[in-house]
Amino acid sequence: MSNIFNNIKVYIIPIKLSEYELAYFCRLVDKHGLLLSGSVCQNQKESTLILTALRSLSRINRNIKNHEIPVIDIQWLKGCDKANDLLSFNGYILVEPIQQPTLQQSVEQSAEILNRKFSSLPPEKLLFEDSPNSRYLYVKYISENGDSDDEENIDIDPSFINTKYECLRPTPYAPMFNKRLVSLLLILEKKRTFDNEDRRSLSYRHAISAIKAYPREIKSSKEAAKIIGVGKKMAEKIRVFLNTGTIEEAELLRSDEKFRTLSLFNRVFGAGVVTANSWWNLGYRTLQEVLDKENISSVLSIGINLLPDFDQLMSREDVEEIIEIVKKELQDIDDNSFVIPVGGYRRGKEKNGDVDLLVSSSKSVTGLLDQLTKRLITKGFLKHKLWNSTRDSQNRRLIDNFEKCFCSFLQPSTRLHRQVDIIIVPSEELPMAVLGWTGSRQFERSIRDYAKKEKGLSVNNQSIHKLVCGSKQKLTVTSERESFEIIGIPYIEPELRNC
DNA sequence: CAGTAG
DNA sequence: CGGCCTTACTG
DNA sequence: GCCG
Repeated sequence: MSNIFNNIKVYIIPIKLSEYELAYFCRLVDKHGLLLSGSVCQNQKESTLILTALRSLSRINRNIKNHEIPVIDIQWLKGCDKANDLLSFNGYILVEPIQQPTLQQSVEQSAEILNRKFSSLPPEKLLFEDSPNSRYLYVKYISENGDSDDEENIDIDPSFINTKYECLRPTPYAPMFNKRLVSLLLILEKKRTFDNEDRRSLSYRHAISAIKAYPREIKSSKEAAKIIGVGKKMAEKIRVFLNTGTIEEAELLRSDEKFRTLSLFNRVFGAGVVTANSWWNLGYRTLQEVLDKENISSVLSIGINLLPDFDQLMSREDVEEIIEIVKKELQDIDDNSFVIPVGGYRRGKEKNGDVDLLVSSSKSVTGLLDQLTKRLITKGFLKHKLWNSTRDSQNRRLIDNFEKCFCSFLQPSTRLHRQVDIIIVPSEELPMAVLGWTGSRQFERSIRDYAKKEKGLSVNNQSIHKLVCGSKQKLTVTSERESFEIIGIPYIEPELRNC
């Protein structure tokens, strides 16, 4: 059997075809390895192509349910059979697909990202760009007066909450000020991570979080140095930045093939900095090369193959579509259960790389993850389990019903795989799970740091413990807001936890 | 244990 | 100079 | 790399 139609799914409109003709075309489809979908309506949605013998546009349109795929004259199929090759649609297209920026685009981009090579690509864009008319702010105006006050002793903004604990102050996702500086420091932070200098990287993280929350443009390095988290080295970089408009090391990294390749490798689920570095050291420069030449584990292989989809960020509507599906399927299992979206979505992010869902119930949640995932698999939503916890498999943690599953989820409207993290939480642990899974990562780290150092409390995703003479005493928490009170920090809206 | 995940 | 979040799984 |  030839396979010239690999990965194409056709839907044949049965109208105006005799039973004999229909069967004939179905045989052709079968012969060439085309994936045939059966009945009308539902299966058009899963197809990538509609074939018809109809000629009248109005009749065709009445029979199209999926307008995002092309409608092709069924004679094309005969032509392909004769040529024993996949023919172009030229001359056969009856209805052009409506270009929803999903199907066609994602197919092309999928090939692109796996073959992306950075040796000759324009420099990396910055995460936070300035509005063009504020750009002049960054280079000091020296010409007017000779006494360029590089080191002008400006007081720190009095409204800024100057602390080493990020959780004590609100931090927006996108900084209001110092956007370019923040973007450049983020590059340096990442570089330190790739060099396995995670302590230095953490220092950058503290400084970046502080500057993101700083309520005005920084005008001198002395001003910056007063921010807790900005030390000698960081202040010097900021001084250079204020004088030149950039930081050389970061600019070089923006066009550095190794740095950018590591950044790409690191985005694969399951590939951290060590794996990314080892791929580079083995001489790989594209993910396709890794797939072709490296004998990798199945998790990494899935991770690479899913990257083209995971790379397409989700709008809030995309996330909501998935939430509704999970809600609906969950209702049929246990009508006392509910879903709480957390992660970046709860923090108000417009573009999300994954969906984090807490699933809980007023009843027992034992076995809920198993039932839910099985159901989602059966319905064709859940495609791969990337990672999942194995509760009490060794009879180890019977008290803790905390189960989670990181999986790829097929979003119907876009037909893209989305990373969905499902976490089952017993209701008594819900408040701390909401706090812990909302993030950001740095917000959580600082909250735990603060609780331990300043209050003698141990905080995790399940509960708060008071440390009394070496022993631990569990505290009752009834809501997320109450957890802030117990820890003794002001309540911060989820949208302002973007440290 | 190192590596990765949140 | 010590500490830098926390916990679990995989191989 | 920075804080205490």
